[in-house]
Amino acid sequence: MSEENEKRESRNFIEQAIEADLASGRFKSVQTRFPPEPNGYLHIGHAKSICLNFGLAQNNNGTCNLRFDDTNPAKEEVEYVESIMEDIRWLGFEWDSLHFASDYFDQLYEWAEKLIQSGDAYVCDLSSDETREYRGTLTEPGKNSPFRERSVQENLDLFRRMRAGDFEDGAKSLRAKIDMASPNINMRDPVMYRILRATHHRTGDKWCIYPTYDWTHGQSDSIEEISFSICTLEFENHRPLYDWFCDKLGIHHPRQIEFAKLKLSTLMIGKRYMLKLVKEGYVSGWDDPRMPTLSGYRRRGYTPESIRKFCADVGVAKFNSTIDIIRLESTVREHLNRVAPRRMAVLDPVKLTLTNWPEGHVEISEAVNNPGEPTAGKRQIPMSGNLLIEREDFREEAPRKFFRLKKGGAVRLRAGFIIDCHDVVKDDDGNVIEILCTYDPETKSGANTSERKVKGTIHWVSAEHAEELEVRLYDRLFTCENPGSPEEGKTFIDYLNSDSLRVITGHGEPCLRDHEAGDRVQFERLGYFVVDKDSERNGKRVFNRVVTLRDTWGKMEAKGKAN
RNA sequence: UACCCCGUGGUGUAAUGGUAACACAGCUGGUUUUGGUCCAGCCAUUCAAGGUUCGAGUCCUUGCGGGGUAGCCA
Repeated sequence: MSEENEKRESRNFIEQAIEADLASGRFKSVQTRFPPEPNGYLHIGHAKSICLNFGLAQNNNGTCNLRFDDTNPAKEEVEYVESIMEDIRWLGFEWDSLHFASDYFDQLYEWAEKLIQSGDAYVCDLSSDETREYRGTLTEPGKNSPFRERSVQENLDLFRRMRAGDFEDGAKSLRAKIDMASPNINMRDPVMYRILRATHHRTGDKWCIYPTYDWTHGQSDSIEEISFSICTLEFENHRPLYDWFCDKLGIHHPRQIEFAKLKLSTLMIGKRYMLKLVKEGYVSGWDDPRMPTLSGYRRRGYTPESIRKFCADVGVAKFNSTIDIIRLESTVREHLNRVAPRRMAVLDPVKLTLTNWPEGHVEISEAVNNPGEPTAGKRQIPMSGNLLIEREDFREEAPRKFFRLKKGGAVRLRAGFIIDCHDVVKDDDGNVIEILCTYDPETKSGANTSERKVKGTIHWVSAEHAEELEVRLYDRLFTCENPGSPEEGKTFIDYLNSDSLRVITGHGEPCLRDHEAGDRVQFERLGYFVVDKDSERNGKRVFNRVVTLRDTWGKMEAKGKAN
């Protein structure tokens, strides 16, 4: 009983509408669909729609179809169909049935003739420019097409000839006869069919007329017996037309409900923008780890769980909001913190020598894979007297709150010993090239033979055991919050972050060798990383940085609070 | 200057006429062999004005602000 109550708490407006329609008997069950046009790769915005549609079906014991809205052959390709299916599955969803709007072309054609018969549609000879002029403006009514009063017989004949290929592209169109004075422009005799000689990725050259979105979408929903047709806000003004077609045809009438699409700070999601980035080589492809595509996030190392969690967290509403990208990043961190095994890797190395280490001795340390997750087990790490540590973990002169290694100071080596720094070696330019320390044998990690405590712990790697890694440090693609609203005279390209990818050679603990493409780990104190599919191409394991760890120290320093 | 939609902390979402909740961010402090994690605390009277009501973030009116719509794109 308490569980049921918990499930009740807080539903979004769509869930409320569904509940009401189920209760009133308007619909008996919940059937939804995810209807992408196969003209590009899926992005994070689609993830919201996918989670919504599939989620609604799951939570109500309903079904959710995948339907490709492939009514414009000029823009669509099979490559996209395949990637879309792959991405949906990766996100963790499986459709109940797969459809293509193009499967309904025959039915749609039949229904079009029906509307012609009933006097609700006519063939119009106006060009697209003329059609626009006749349509009127936002504030002025349109005027009737001179072809509006053609007889049913003539319309039927003309429409059949349109289909047969008797006319040039764009020479004629089929229009619904509604109201040229309607305050809703979508109702001013919208086009249902255009003549377009283009090879369709599924129907080939069978058709030279193609139905428009408005004449296709609702009817496709109807054929599939969709109950709730969820779409984004810009289709709000199309709903009266959606309803009009269903009513005129007298067919199953789904309910269209609109929600605000996802907008994230610092991101450009929008096919034409992403296409430009890909086509002009600003990124390596649709799956570049900096891209907001699902394939990009997959390669970046984001988990499907965290993307789903994120979509659930941001909620569904009709308000056009912008979500701070930090929320997506922190959702990924939260998940990876729980599941990613810890490893040590040094990305910007400096030599550290233990001057009292027994010559040639190798000590095996045990380290836990995840301190928050005891079941994650342990691993072994070889240690020697020749180490590599992070350059930024050492300073000759350091502010008071610098808890790392300084000359004359001590620090703990993670899963190793406490060391004391007594000297440094510099090159001719005064750069530190080697740090000389002694280790305290009584302080081995876990051995507890000493009461000694130090403030700081740093990561390290044994120089002679280290695995060389190619590490790709990814950062935001754009430097501003909203690259979609550039200043005067600029475009979003001007906001590209020149430092969004840095490739370096890192040195990792030996077991990093055993990880396979797709494996995610935490490099302690640095961030989460995923093994890229490029690994082994040049003999090195390639690690992509998924996201950094929270960096409180970095913030303190930036704010001048280190002293 | 048409029609439609929307206005709750820094950012989002919730509160279904009964006295603003949750998350993220931020700030304090504590724990910690990751400056991670974790824990504790702090951080809004709901765009404005009227109205209905015992009672309004929720309902009504007006105003203001934001978004969408004039493809033979979806």
